[in-house]
Amino acid sequence: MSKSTTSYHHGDLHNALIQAGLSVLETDGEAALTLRKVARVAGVSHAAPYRHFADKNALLSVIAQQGFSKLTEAMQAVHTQYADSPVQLLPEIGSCYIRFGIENAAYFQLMFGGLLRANHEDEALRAAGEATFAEVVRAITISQKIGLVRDGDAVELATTAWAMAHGIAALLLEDMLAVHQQGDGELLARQALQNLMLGLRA
Amino acid sequence: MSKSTTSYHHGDLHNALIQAGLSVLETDGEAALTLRKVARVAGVSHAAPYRHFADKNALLSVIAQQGFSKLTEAMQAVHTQYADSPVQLLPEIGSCYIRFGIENAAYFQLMFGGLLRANHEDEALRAAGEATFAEVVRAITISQKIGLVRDGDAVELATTAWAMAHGIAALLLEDMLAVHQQGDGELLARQALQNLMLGLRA
DNA sequence: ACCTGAACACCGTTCAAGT
DNA sequence: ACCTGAACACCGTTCAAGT
Repeated sequence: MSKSTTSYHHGDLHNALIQAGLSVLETDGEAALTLRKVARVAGVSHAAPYRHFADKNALLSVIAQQGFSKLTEAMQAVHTQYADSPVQLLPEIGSCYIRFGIENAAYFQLMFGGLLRANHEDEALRAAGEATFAEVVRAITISQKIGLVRDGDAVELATTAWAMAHGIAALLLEDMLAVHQQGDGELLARQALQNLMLGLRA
Repeated sequence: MSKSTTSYHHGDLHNALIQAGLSVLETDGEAALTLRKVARVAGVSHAAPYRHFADKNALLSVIAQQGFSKLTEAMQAVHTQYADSPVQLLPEIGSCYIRFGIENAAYFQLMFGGLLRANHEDEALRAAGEATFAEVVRAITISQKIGLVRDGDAVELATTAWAMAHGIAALLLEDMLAVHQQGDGELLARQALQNLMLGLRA
């Protein structure tokens, strides 16, 4: 992906800026993720990032791509873990998605907060999102094979599953759901995923 | 809600600022919705809004509240329209939600883009969101009465329904779904709502 | 080839001063 | 009581100039 050759002054400012951006995102959230602050954290002038990224959006896009990669990896781990108990695979994939959103709220916000809409032509970002979706499709296909999910277009059924998990994660993050006690969020998520399974069953 | 008495210089700057904000939002989108621009459009100095709103967030919150009101009204119209054919009520409520998101993308982004998370103590905004959710709960309750949706906690079932519709709208807006042809988005939405109905059936 | 400093056109917010 | 203008501390982006 990125040139990892040691460059002139800094060593590898390209990657240093990505790391600095991640650090700012995790520490202070998306609103504080400013290009000038990233440059400050990386120890360079505010104009230096422009040698490595076309603009602020280009840096945000790379960070969002890493978010999708992290999510894809987490789903792949679920696939591995539930290889022998495929009945639980699909709800666990959904649960993994929701957990990722809650535990990486800043990432999630960046990934689904208008970046892709604002960067239609960003093929790398689009590909990272599609890799994540491919894991959902895979879980659907496996669930179809064991007769847990009805036959039919796997992309259609995966879209339904993704929408359910995404909706729960987004509404939980937005503080829109009736979460009055510790654990209420998990309960609502579990119930929604169960309703999803009922809707997809053979 | 707002003082509609004619004020000293402007007439009613409070409401004029809300209207100007709406206009900017619809014309140029959320990114361009800046307090200084709103003041410019309303024909006052950039400091004038601070006599009427505590800060930028307070104005955004009022605009988002109007968005929730519009959505609530649209859902109430669906309730009226399908009073005699309750079998179609719930999917039409979902369809209404998704249509609102697509046709009022800037509103939707503002309403669900972190405003509530950033304004925990904003009771008016919270109430507006809850009024919208109440329409979903009402549709669930009616669907239970005619035996279309299984018995059980209406809030739980409504949460599932909301999450499905919200997920579809959010992913469509984010350009995340496999929409290659005109009409693909509507098709995916219809299929997801049908899968939802299967998941909630008695 | 890579980085800096000054500059430009913006922000949100505050505050003394005007009417 | 309501609004303005100047001011402060920020932005993203560009560009000549430095090494």
